[in-house]
Amino acid sequence: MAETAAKKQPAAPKEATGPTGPKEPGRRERKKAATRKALSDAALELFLERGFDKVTVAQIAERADTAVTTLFAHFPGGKEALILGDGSERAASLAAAVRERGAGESVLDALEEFFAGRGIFSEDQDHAYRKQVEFVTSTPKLRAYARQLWVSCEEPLAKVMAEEAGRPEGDLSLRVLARFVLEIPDLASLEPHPRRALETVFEHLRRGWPDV
Amino acid sequence: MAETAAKKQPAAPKEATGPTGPKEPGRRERKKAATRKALSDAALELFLERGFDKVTVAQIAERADTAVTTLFAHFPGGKEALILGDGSERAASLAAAVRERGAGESVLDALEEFFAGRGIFSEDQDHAYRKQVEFVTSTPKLRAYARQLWVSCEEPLAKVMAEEAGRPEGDLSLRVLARFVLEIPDLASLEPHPRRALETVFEHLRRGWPDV
DNA sequence: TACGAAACCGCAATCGCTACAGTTTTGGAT
DNA sequence: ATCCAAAACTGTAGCGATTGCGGTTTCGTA
Repeated sequence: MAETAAKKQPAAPKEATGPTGPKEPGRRERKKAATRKALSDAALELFLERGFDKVTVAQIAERADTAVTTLFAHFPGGKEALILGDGSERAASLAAAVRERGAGESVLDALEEFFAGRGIFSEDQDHAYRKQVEFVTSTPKLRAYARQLWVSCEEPLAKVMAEEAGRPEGDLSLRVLARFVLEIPDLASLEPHPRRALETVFEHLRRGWPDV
Repeated sequence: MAETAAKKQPAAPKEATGPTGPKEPGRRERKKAATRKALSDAALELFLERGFDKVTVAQIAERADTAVTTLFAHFPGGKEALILGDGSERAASLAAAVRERGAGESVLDALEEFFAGRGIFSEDQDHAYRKQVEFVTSTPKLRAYARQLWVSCEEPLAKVMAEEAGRPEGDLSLRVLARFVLEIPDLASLEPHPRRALETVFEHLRRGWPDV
């Protein structure tokens, strides 16, 4: 489970690190991952069948053959988290994209590039995934949750940008920029051509923050 | 009850339009308004006493001496609507501020001015009101709801801006600008000096959208 | 004054979510 | 091989928001 990312492993099972490589989850972790997957799979199926609001957590747990309490143990974020996860890696990958950008590349260029390779913006993608994305954007509660996942990266993103731009950590102007950038996925998800929207927004942002 | 604003009055009671002026609500409307006020007053009191999450709708209805169902009849928006209303006039006043701006004034100037005179941004205000605003911004659920009220003005605002700027109604660039503008209250509510934040953001927006 | 609509009321039910207490499984220590 | 503590899972109970429903009261008006 790639949850909070920064939590101390409980004496990480030392399983005989044999020829299989240095990372073999061990039965316990494997089973846990299996139930987790069973839950989110069941959720996705049911949601696509009947629509988000027409499915109860009880039904999801039912189909996944688990108790409702188990569902919430795995997804404290509730129904929407079953599909969208908890976004625990977003902030990190976002920060990485900025920090490890190509030499001479601006921070905004790096961010545009980062988004361009993701979800709605990426051109090619397999059918099932596209359908899922479309489902999310057409379900208000899910869109709202997805947006929140992005916006919760505001602080981290603002911080990296401040570092990279050599400005004080709490810099207001950069916090605003971070927010605007993170608003893009939600903003663009409504557009018929998200990719174009992405480009348009970044054009304006570059003009507005010429030195970032 | 200044609700949806654009709803046909049910054969508006024709009460003897005497010397009292052309608009006397009539007993029924008066009572309705009274219960509504009783409800939101009760809610505000209880919220400030115990905190938003520590108050149940039952308790609010109780203190207002109404049934719970009545509460929901008046505030379909739920608990948060008890304090923040349903924002039914926001879009209109926003549009008006843009449309009726001073001659030679830019759309963005008008918007900055509009916000400058409101809630968090306005310097002077009576104590109780300030306390309420602070309460809202410090309660996540209320902040989220308040933000949503602003963002739901996106379409209308984008539309007026398009008209004023002589651009096609669906103009992407302006829709983005509308969103960013409407994000400001939420963004600034976190800042120690919201007014400064307001100015800073508009500086960037003017640079980013030079011809608006 | 009588009628119909509007506002209110109380009740039952659904649904998301949490708390609890008990059971099973697993990994590692002895 | 054996044992123990933590982790994962389970069912039950319960809280609180929200909705639907049928019935009652209160108004405004014809």
